[in-house]
Amino acid sequence: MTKSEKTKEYIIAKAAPLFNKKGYAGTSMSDIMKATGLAKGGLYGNFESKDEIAALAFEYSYNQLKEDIGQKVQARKTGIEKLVTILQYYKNYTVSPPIDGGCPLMNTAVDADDAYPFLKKKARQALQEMVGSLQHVLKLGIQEGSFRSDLNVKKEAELIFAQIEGGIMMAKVLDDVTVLNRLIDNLKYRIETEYKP
Amino acid sequence: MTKSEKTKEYIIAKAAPLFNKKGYAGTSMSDIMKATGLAKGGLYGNFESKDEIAALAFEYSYNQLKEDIGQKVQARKTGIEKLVTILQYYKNYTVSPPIDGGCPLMNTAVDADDAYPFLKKKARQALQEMVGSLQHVLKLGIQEGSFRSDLNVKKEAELIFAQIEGGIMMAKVLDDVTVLNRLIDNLKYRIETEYKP
DNA sequence: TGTAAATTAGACCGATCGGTTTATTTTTGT
DNA sequence: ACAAAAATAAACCGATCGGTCTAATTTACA
Repeated sequence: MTKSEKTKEYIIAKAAPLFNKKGYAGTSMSDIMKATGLAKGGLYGNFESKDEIAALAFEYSYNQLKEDIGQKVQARKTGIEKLVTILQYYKNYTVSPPIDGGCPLMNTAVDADDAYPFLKKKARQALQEMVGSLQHVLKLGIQEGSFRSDLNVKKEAELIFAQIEGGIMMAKVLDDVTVLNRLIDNLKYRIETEYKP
Repeated sequence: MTKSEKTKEYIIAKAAPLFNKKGYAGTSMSDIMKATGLAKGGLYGNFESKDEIAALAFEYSYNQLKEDIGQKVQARKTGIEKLVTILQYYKNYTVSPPIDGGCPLMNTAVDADDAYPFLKKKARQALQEMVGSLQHVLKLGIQEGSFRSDLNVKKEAELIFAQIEGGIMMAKVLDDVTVLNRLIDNLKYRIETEYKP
């Protein structure tokens, strides 16, 4: 790994929580200079624009989240265990998120939606992937006989994701993670009851 | 209504969708000048700062939403009808929201959370009021015998709100309102089945 | 209708924005 | 160790930021 590759990684790692907390417009290049300790040349020598840094920062944040969850999920074998693990992951999420500032998916979706198409596209891809993973786990659960076979997989995956993201938003603005935890417990309960064949 | 009062209202009405679409940092005073046709003096003669305009713009957007829903809800008599009316209101929300840019509550919650405490406080109050209204309607439904009396009112209100907001976010970033509509139909179904005594 | 008060336009302010350039330093491969 | 290449600091750019100020205009009330 060459020097510049390491520096690139370092810059993105420092920039990611900034964008996640303050959004695209709210994060300035001098904010990134301060956070990295680099001068302007150090940033523009490694990246060609603020847009590029923002896009890579989002990917970095999303990958952190994905790897965090993926690691825990892969350790479980059954679909139902994997699903509960995903839900469990979001317990107390707002207290200690992988990247400061909450869920990069929701933050970027809201921040970029009406103003930065290149970021919106990235958020959309990430969201589709997340919901897709949920669908996959649900299908696994059906195959192994943990879940009803007539479960509307797509609908349930969307429902779980919406509830988690809505819960994160509420927990953050209320400064009260119990709201989110209650929602997650409710989802777990539904899985243990209504999903069962 | 004096001239300046009308002008103030006019400025806020024009500024509200800007802040709702582009956020606090993404909306500049010259954006507001452009949208209102007023020069700088016209803005600063009526308001003392960008912060004040942003705060009033949020209140304006939230009140629009509240009055929109309130009007429809008041026309219904029973708790269950009122609740279904609220859900129905959010059908196709992202296609034609009362204020351009989606739900001002979520937008402000996400935009302001880590950066603008004065806006976060406003978003929090609004969110508490919205969930409170849902709780009130649920209690009404219990009193009239439409809903089970052992319904956890607070939890259900939070769940409904989280699901709607999560759905709005997903629908916006996917440019596909059917996601939101499916979530709302699911909530309606739950009300018609699991809420019943 | 006259006039005092309220409102507005627009020049202006220093600071900061994203981005460029150049000269210097650091890294790299031999 | 050395030369070529890569990476960085820092001055600099025009544009724009939020906000102020003054002079001119418009409004409101007597």
